Amino acid sequence: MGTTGQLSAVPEPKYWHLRTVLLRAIDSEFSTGQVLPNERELAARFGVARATLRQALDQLELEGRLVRRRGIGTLIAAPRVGVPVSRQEEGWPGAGRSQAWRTVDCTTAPASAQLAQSLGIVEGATVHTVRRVRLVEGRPMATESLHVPASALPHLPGFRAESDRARSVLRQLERLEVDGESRAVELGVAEADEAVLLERPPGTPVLVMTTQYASAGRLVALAVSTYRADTCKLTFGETGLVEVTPVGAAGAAAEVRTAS
Amino acid sequence: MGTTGQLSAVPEPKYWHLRTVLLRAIDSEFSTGQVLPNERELAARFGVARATLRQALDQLELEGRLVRRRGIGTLIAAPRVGVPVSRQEEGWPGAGRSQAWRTVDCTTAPASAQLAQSLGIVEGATVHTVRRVRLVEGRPMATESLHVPASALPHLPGFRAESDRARSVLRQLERLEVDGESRAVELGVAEADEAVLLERPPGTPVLVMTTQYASAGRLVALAVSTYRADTCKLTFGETGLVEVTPVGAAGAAAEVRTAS
DNA sequence: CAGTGGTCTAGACCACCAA
DNA sequence: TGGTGGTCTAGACCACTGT
Repeated sequence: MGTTGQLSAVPEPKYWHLRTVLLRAIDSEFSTGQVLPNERELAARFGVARATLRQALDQLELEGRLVRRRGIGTLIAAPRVGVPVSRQEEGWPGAGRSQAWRTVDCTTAPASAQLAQSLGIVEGATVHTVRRVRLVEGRPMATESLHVPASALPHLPGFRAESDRARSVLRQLERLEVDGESRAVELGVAEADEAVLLERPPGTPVLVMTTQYASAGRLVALAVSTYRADTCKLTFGETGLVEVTPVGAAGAAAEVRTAS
Repeated sequence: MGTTGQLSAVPEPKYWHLRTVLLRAIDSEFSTGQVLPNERELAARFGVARATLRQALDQLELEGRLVRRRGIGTLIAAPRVGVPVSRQEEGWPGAGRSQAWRTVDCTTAPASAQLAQSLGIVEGATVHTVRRVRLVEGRPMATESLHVPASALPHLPGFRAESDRARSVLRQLERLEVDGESRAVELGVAEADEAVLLERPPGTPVLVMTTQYASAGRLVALAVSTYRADTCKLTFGETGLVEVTPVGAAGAAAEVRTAS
């Protein structure tokens, strides 16, 4: 049934069909944390090569339905965590109640051409950069680079201990009245540094959020955050309203079971 | 340099190294629309199996840097398009100036359990569903399912021609005063229907945006939109502010060239 | 038709983890 | 040490595009 008839229908790729079968099985017969049969066995059971099976698992992992751990197995993933992203809710990078930020380091350096353009300042102007990790339930969910032109923080106290720099910058930022935010969200992958901070291998898909903060008509900060796409759902709630649950998922299917 | 010393360092996977090399080449030596050498030749040039090369290309495609067309070749992708997503800017699904929506169909049916819960209504209650495609520069960029409980539109005129239904629903919606929006963005993949509307193969990564619209304290609509992750960058701008350009990209590298 | 990317196979070896 | 997922190979065939 559907839009494609039986004749002249292009055969659906095996891996896509597999993904659908596995997805139904996951929805109906497995629950969070359970481990699937290993790849070699699943491949044999479905009569395909391991590479083909893995292609199906890759899809499901991208969708956040599976988690694969080397040496352990393939597990059913927990539903994605809704992560609030708004200054009101999570506060200035560090000020919110959730308080789930951990500062990694803080540097002060001249702006590259790229960064200067993004901040609307001249190349080479001094910029403070605070690098941080956002923790949710103790696990790293996002990294963030917060770039602040030195000119936006005229009252920054002089040099202090390395670990104090970040605190000073953030404290000064909180005193500014932010009257405008401009956001963008797109798909990216974690490069070397980010991957380490997120405790994931390089190439892990992430949601990249770029936020410009304006105060008194001037750009005072640029935040570039990368959220783990497999486990995060970015929420821009103004009001809590009603719980949102995914529209979709259905049916049932046998075929996959721990035992044979 | 970094946290891992030279000793005991795990060798970087070939495909990841390849991706880095190719990325540098793309940034420095190619421009939008140019075609790369074909996969078999690139694989030979780098001394790897075609499958390994393809793994690197998969990454770059996920990052929106490459577009692969069967029968044609692998092309350098255009920078992602910034797509404004806010009721003020793009209007009620259909009312904005950009006016880039094309209605696919409109159905009126009892709500499934899932949908009912998301809308905060009882299962089986009547819901209008408008399915549409968002066009940017003439190309389909997103699909959307707009669910509206019939109870939210008391003044909907009676049955009309099929093609008029969607228009009526949208027109009635515009008359409501929306006093709250709650958004969520996460990663997903295009299933059969969506894939067709987006003119992409199934499994294509998409940014799924779920929006709840409230009026007078009640949920009046639920929009589920899927944006092509390869070509779209979702923007939630309040004010235009300054142009945002990606922070990153660099260097140069030879090795890849059309001729040998 | 020749050339391209897309799918699939069968097998090998490696890195990691738990017992 | 045995089992798991991660990487890589060499080759085959298919589906699509242009000429």
